[in-house]
Amino acid sequence: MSAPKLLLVEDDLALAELLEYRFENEGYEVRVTADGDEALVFASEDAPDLVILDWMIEGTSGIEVCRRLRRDKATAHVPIIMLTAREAEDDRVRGLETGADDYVTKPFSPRELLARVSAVLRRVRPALAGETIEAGDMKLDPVAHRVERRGRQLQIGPTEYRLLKFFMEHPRRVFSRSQLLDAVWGTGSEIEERTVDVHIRRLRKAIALDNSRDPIRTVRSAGYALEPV
Amino acid sequence: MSAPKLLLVEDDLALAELLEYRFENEGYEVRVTADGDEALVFASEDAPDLVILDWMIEGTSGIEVCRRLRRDKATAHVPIIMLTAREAEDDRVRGLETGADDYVTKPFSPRELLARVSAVLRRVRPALAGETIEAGDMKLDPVAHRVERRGRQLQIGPTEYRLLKFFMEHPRRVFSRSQLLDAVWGTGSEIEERTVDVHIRRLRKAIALDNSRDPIRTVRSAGYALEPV
DNA sequence: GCCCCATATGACGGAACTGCGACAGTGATA
DNA sequence: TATCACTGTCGCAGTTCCGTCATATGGGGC
Repeated sequence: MSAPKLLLVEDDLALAELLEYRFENEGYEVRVTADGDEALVFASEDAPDLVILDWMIEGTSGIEVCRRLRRDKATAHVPIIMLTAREAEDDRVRGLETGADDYVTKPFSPRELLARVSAVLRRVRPALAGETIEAGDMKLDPVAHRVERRGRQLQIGPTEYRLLKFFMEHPRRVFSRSQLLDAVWGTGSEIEERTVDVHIRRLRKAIALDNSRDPIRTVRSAGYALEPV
Repeated sequence: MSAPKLLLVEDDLALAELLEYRFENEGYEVRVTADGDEALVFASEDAPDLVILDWMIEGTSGIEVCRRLRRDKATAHVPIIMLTAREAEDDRVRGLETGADDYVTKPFSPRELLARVSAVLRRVRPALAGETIEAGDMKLDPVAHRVERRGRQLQIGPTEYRLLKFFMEHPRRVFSRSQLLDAVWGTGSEIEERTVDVHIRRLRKAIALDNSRDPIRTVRSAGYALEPV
């Protein structure tokens, strides 16, 4: 369900297979292609959580794939790890310049790549690394898609779940309604800002227990924030 | 809202677009232009919090833009980061001489530039980098939208919050009523100057504690200033 | 001490904002 | 088909907040 989705762009078939096997073993969902254009199609079809991109591929070059991923709003924020040959210092510079988040030089051990992937995911979105997030007396398990408070399991709808997850990933921080719309509903959603209020109310109701303080703070004229108890 | 506003002056369109995405992703508000004269217009229209300035642009040169920004009182204090070619050591020297705050040599990674921007903002206006600002016995957390004094939480309304934040960013300095109107209410607000007095009173009341000195100083026929205890 | 002028204070009507209940539309399920 | 859970929107009510005014207070020059 919430296994992190990787897109692997690699034209060395043996290496690609090896990595696919290793990553799937670690609980990732992997999609592989050797072709740059196909990579872009895959990425726009079903946005991956992270892209592993070989710099030297046939068709559209790595650098071009990287640039186009960044240009498309839907994939602009997807982290990219690039694979480069050791000598190609120049590529590395251009890679980072184009917006790659990290790079690994060939030859590398699959373990090293696994570690990098895990590190980048943890930095970008902790929940994707498969870790449960805790905030005060609440615990959210992104893998099982479950939320509990004080050991009690909460019944919670899809939107409220995403909303709560986002709040728990950034506790204490105040978000405006439009920021929440971008983060939870997706950028460019054309939804009334007041609708956020309604879901906040639904979320409050869903996480309420007997004699428990409401952990969601309303900041007048600014937005909402989660205050862990 | 409180997203730092950047003005990016860059005539390499691909690079400009890339940076725009990255910075917007990080929560900045970005305005882009390739033209030096237009940059000056933008800057005077809506003062940015920081300017990223390519040294080699068409029209009015980077150095000239920098100099004029410094000359105009409204933008004299805005920090400037310049982008230079690696070889152009000469430019770097002249840039710093002209008043740039930092420079980044091409080629660079977006991450590096992000780090520089964040560092400069932290130095110049900590609240913009999301850091808590302290003044005397008061502490303001712009991310959580909270103010405390001597460890005690203060209850404070939206306008008083903005007013206090502005004062805490510029302690000990005296501001006239019209300066405060520009800074806190926004330029072009058509509000009676006397109204400032009222909000000053409300702010004083909001931050008052038992047996604590009033940290806001009234400067007769000049304005108000915050005197940290 | 007295007067003038800038500031402080209290009050008030209206605007802005949030919480709440309700409702229709949608898609999934049985 | 009927049911159910979920979503987005609306209008209303309660509350807070805002800008303005009239009036009181106080400091400084004479």
